[in-house]
Amino acid sequence: MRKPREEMIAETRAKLIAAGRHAFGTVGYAGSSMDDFTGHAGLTRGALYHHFGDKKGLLQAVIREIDAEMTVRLHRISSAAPNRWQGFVDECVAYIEMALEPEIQRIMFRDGPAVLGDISQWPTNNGCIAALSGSIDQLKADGVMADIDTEGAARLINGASSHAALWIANSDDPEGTSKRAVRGFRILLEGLRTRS
Amino acid sequence: MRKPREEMIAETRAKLIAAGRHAFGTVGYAGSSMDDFTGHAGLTRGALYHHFGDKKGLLQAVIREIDAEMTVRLHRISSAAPNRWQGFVDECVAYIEMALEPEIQRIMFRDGPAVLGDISQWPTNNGCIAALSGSIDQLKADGVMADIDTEGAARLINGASSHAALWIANSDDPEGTSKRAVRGFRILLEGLRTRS
DNA sequence: ACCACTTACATACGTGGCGTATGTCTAAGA
DNA sequence: TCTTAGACATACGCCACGTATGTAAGTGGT
Repeated sequence: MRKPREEMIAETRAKLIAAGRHAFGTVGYAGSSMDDFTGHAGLTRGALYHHFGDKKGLLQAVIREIDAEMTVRLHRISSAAPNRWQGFVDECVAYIEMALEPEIQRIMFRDGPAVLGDISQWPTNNGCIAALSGSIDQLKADGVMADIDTEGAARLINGASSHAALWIANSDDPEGTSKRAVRGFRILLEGLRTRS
Repeated sequence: MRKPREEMIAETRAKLIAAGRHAFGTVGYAGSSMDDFTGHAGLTRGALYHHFGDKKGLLQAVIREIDAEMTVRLHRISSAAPNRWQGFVDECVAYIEMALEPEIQRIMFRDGPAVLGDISQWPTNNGCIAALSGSIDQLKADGVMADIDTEGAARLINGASSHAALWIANSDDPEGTSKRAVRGFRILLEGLRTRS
């Protein structure tokens, strides 16, 4: 047992993040009682305040974790495609699909921005925007994409994707709406391709 | 004095909506104390609960009011343009600019969706989406816009616009960022035009 | 190996804000 | 004029957050 101490601490943090993530993702940030979900994790609010300062601090940590996961997933998908443009389109569609997951939708697109402000402006920049920007830069270098401001394009696409996801998720017919959204989205992206 | 009664009631409602709108727009929904802003309007929470049921109900009323105003503004702008396509582009840019106003941004794009869910899915449909859809339909009929799902396009554009606005608003250099965003946005829209 | 000090939590308390139940007063109808 | 319903105020309870305080365990210096 060289360092059981730090392990315990890390475990406590992880438990709090997991409990908060679950609570925020299901009943929402405002609907989550700190006593409840810390107790459910076998701890108290004391631990939470010690590690994260306040409720917002925990939300921030949860968001960081989810963002990191999303970035990895996006990167995997884009790099698995046969060519760059295809990878880019796949990445965008995957982003929409991720935004359909209730936990991501709630925490990353609803409560997160409402409580903490625009997340993508954080010092530790939003990984998803960065991933998108990287793809766009490569496409521009390849001459496949029109000359457009990289970060701007990334943000516009990001916005279109997340709203598309909200539209789908709240629709009466999610599957049908999903097809409509993705089809329109492909047309939108196609418009950014250099004309042959 | 034919109907002083109904006038008083309408006035009370208006006062509550105005007070709530101001509070929500400045300190946010969660940061607004009902006792505070009703008191500031010369009333109490009793009036609020009577007219709007709860805090959410007032937010809903506030959002309806703002949405109506935005719809009028958008319609004015699009109909003032020399041609349809121009009107459409103007409308979209105006939408971004409106989304830059702190009150609209906070209430319509942050707290509103967080507290009430996706507003645009409400029975009384979001006026801005409807306005955009109308413009797109006309452009398609004119053969100026590519064949794309109308509502889908409206929502994608809506999402891109609002995120662009957030990007600008939280930027260090709002003016420069605004130019970047609008330029990129024009390119995006141009991609939806039928190829000549 | 002992002691001072810090760290990692738990417990206890105060405060503020929401919702509801209840009260009161005024206007409208019979 | 009397009754009734609507418009609003007042009062109360509860829950949740944040903070202040307590405690036990670990760590570094001598």
